[in-house]
Amino acid sequence: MDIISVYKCLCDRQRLRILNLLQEGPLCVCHLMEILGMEQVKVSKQLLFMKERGLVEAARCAQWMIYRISEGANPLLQENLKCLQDCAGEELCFREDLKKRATMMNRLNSTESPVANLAGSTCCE
Amino acid sequence: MDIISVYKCLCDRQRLRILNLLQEGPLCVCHLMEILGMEQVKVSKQLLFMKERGLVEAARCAQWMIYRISEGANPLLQENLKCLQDCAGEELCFREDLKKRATMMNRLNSTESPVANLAGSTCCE
DNA sequence: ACTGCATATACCATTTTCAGCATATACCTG
DNA sequence: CAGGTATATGCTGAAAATGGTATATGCAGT
Repeated sequence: MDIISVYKCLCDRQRLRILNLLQEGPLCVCHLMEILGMEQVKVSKQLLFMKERGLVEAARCAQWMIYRISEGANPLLQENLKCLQDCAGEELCFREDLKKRATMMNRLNSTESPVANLAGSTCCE
Repeated sequence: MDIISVYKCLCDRQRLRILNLLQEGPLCVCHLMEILGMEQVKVSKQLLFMKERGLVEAARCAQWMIYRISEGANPLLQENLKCLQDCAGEELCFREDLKKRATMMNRLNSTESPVANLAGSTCCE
């Protein structure tokens, strides 16, 4: 995973939002869709783009595909994601996405949905 | 200058090499050409790309155009350039470019070429 | 005004990326 | 195996980026 590939992934708002969310922990495609308000095709394609370049990795869990930041991801990626909240400036979506994520997690945990386990990644490990 | 624009500039090797050099101080197009071994058109086009996005700014000095990292550049840019040497991994060109720059500067200073002043940006300010 | 140097721009072809739509695959449940 | 859910892939067209070549512009010296 070379630097250029990392930056190529970071230079699109959709991908940046996805990475921002995954940095907090693994998520399945449908949860990403819900939080981001994006269509399934778009999410899947962007994830593929990043998987091909080694930034994220996927694990199937029943019908779901759980995506996460790759184990051996270039530290450059982590560094950039870390300061995303501060560097985003006028772009509020990154902050809001994390809020939505938190809200969704609470909801899943309280309803004891089986998907909650996926989101918490206690599954398929 | 939004984050996406910064990353769009960082995601190309040629641009990254140019920024890496400019981070050490302003340079004119012909010096960039010499250090990078790139054709004039390519250098000019990449500089234009970055100027349009606010990462670099230019000042004419006689026949030369002196480029530098923009005053109000997003701190994100500086941060990424700072760790470029470490993060580049196998990509040795970034280190080597800086060496070439240093060598060129010495040469210019010793020959008392008028261009040395440009490189040191004591001109057109 | 003419020449040469430094740099920018225009034009064209190629490639990459991106969006939209349709369809396929994998898994689960009954 | 039939039907539903979750996700991936294929196809097409538009937009953006990239490379190559030629030409234009601005400045300095004669």
